[in-house]
Amino acid sequence: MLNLENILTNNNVKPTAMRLLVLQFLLNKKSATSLTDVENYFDKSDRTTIYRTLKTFVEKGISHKIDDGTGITKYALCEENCHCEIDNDLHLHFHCTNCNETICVTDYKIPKITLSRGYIAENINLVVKGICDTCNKN
Amino acid sequence: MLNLENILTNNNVKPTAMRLLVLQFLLNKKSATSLTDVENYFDKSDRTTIYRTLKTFVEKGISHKIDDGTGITKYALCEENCHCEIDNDLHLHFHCTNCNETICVTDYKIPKITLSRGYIAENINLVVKGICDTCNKN
DNA sequence: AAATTAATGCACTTCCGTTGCATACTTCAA
DNA sequence: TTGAAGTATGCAACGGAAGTGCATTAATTT
Repeated sequence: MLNLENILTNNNVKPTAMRLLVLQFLLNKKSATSLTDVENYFDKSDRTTIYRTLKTFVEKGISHKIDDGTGITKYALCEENCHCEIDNDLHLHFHCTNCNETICVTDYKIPKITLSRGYIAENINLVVKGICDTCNKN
Repeated sequence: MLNLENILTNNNVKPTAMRLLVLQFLLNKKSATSLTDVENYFDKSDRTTIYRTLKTFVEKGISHKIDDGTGITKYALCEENCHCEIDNDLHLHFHCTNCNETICVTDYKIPKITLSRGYIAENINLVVKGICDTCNKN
């Protein structure tokens, strides 16, 4: 049983009320979530607390940070066996310019990139922008 | 002869003093440049003017915008035959986490990406972070 | 229960991108 | 050549987002 509390404790994060709520929210949302998204969802919430909650999640490997090129940092829960870095994970992200949602495309594997001699790649960020499934239908 | 003035007039941009200076600066810099970079370089400069200068350059196809994932918009001159979009161009960018410079890797071609049915890709942004050539030596 | 550590909430700062508006400079037509 | 229209510039200010400092509260340990 992988309940909310376990997810936190398994990653050495103490399951406080706020953290459980934020985790729940992230679980329900399929798309990547911004700090403001979370803040708006909870009426009586403090921006800083949520900010630090998300930061903790990223540091402890519960979620990862997404830079989708909108200038707003997004967060998404890691997959079961996610090996993402602290600051970025390695799958493709799709950002819909219509509904403004960003989703993780985990089944797409980023191809190996050969750089010029002397360059060391530590992290790859691949974002495709366009129109998503849902918006395309409407 | 492709002097500074020609670059501007060829792209329907009037060659004002400020624009020539900014263009010169961009030409000399090999790496991608932020608004603040330009601002700091010119002592007696107005942020807004430079901002609008860079914006004009992008709109007229003289330079392109780069989102290197640092959260700070960068600009780089387009290549001779650059077919970049207004908001992004399509080659790989390398961001060095040590010296904080971002460079265009124009010889790397972004591979075709096949998305799930219903998704339309309009733009692709590929950023590799790591240690650059120069920093690696030192 | 006291003391230490961790989490939270509030206020505030900083940074970047952006806009509004008034002034200066060009261009062009009468 | 003058005056009107358009363009560029400079100053001030706004707004959003990330991040910090500090005091308060809650949880843990001894």
